[in-house]
Amino acid sequence: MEQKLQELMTIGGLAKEAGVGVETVRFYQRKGLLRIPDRTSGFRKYSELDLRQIRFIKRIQELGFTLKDAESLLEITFCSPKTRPLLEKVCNEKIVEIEKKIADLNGMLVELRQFHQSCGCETSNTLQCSLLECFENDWECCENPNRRKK
Amino acid sequence: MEQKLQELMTIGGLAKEAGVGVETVRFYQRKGLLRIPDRTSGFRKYSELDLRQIRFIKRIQELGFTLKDAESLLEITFCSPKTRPLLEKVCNEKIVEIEKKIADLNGMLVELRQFHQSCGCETSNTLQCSLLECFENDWECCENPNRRKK
DNA sequence: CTTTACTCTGTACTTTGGTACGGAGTTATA
DNA sequence: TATAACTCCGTACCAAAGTACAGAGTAAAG
Repeated sequence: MEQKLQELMTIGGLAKEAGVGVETVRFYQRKGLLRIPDRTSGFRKYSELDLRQIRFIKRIQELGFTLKDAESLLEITFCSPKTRPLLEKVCNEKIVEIEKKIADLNGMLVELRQFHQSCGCETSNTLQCSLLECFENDWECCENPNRRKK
Repeated sequence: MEQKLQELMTIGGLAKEAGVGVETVRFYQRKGLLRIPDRTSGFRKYSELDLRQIRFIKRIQELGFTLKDAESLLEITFCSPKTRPLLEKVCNEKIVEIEKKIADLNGMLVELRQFHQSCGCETSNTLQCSLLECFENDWECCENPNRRKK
């Protein structure tokens, strides 16, 4: 009943709505990231669901994951009691992965901020040092002018 | 003086220490990510510094940045008063970029955890839902069995 | 002093995530 | 009913970040 009201898009409309190229949609289809669409006289017809799916994929990509990852996340489709173990596994793996990435980025952020404080701002008066060196010297390269030069 | 004591490595030694392939080292050199090394009778000779630089590049990559990013970070090499404005700019850009990435990942994490809670664990008794759907329904797809099905 | 292990250069190939193109058919607008 | 704008398919191409030769020279160990 709602199905009837839903107007279907051509590949061009879908691509435009999703902010991707037509070729990208076909590419995703080839890769199995989009279901094989119905056709009216040869032309692919897409629904809202396909649009949402592309947006989801794009979101996943923005977060630094691959299309393969997107695929595995999209596979989390039926969380029936039967599929729950697999679901839980994939979910947990992703969570751990993301947590690790965040922790790493936070570390990097601390380092960059410290570098910025000690070397990259107007108030510092160091002559020469490098991010690489500071990074390896607990950021003392600039504050301590007596450290050995290599 | 310390230079003399420092034993230099061949490309193979360097690659092994850094955990990359020999070809990768040459590739980095071509890309300008490693300085052009001295040679003894045609063979490249590398120092500790090159090793540290490769490790730094690998670290940057692990955090989801490109070789181009690594290059720009490595360019933060002389923070003299002269280069400080550029340095500050690059630094700030990286910081903002990393902060954004972390925020995005945190958002995704929240969503995944919620999904896990409501659908992916043993205690839930839902029949069918998808990460995609839950994601778009403020994670109410499972807790609220009365919501409309599409 | 030979043999094995390394290094050299240059080119070509790989994977991921798309883009672009050529030549055809279809559909919508003037 | 033309004509533009869209779609079809297959194939080829692109950038990034390597990886893998081939055919040559060098170094080091037995």
